[in-house]
Amino acid sequence: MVEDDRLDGRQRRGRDTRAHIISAAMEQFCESGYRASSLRDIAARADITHPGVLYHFPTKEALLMAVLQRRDEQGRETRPVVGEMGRAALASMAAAAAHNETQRAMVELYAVLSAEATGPDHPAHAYFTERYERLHANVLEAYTVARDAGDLVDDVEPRVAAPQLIARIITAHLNTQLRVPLDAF
Amino acid sequence: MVEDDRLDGRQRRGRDTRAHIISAAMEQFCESGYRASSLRDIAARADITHPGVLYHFPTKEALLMAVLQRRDEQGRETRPVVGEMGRAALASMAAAAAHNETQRAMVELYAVLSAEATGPDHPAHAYFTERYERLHANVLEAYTVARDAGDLVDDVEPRVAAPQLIARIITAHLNTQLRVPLDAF
DNA sequence: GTCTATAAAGTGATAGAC
DNA sequence: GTCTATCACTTTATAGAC
Repeated sequence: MVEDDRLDGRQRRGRDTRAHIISAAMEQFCESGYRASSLRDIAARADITHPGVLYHFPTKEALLMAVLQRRDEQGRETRPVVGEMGRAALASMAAAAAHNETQRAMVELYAVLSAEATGPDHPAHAYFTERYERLHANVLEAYTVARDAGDLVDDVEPRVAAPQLIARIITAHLNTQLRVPLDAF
Repeated sequence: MVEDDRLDGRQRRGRDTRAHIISAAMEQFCESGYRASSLRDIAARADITHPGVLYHFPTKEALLMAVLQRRDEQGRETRPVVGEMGRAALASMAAAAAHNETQRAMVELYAVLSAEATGPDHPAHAYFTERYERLHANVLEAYTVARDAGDLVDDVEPRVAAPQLIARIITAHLNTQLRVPLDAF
């Protein structure tokens, strides 16, 4: 639940209701996905009414984007620095993956949302498509540089290895953290 | 799209509207998940109205179950036979995984639904939970029998290897088949 | 900045004609 | 077996009071 830091009963929180709404939305999207989460559900979690939410975020979609954006900001410090090369870039991706392990709620949210965003009409579709393409490009480049520097075992082909690395990290984390593991059978 | 086998314009299909509705629902659930798919969307795909759908399936939930059930029937022949042991059981799981590759739509549906069904109140939650538990138990037993028969490399621990195998198969397929790969970053 | 009240549209489901 | 019409409910979003 969203921790409750209002000073007393009447004057709710002097500052950042906004941050509380984002936390509440994160939890709700996590549990039910984006479409199945109503503004009323989210508002209730943040202890306000739904027009209260819409004062801070013009639309439900804007709220979703704010949630994704917060996650981007939180993850920034552990993300590989642009310009980092080969072996070093691969190493810092491993560090980022380890960091994700401590963020169960966010990983869950991403799992639910990225599956839901499979449809091209979903508000987060572009977000996830771009994100994956960028990630893939980065990993691919890191592998390529690492190979050219002689850091890779001989028969590792960057174009094959990149999606494999991404897939491995995704699985390892999702299936230890989801309440119901993703199931392809 | 659902193939269109009505004889001509007026008398729609002599038989199985039911099967067509299931196909249409499968496509729709695939694209948008369960909750975001309306009976009207599904009905339009099957070229009827939404009360027409509800004549064949009493509720939307019953329709979901019919979709999942069809998938169970289709997959039955490639599923490991009960009583198959160790190495043989592991081998037939590999065969089942290969078969899944030819069923892009179903795999996509499962990916979307199982993520959505993470919440305990989702109609398919129990379905996926039970399914995963049964799958895990089977794989675990197969590994255990294989080890006792001396078929495994020494330090392979069944209790560790089973979820790893499941995870690997899931990832490999999901991320080559989904329009937007699952993303944990 | 948050509320009550409400609008406009969509939802699953039912009743009854044909 | 499929339709039209409709019900009761929920949704996102807006208007206006405080």
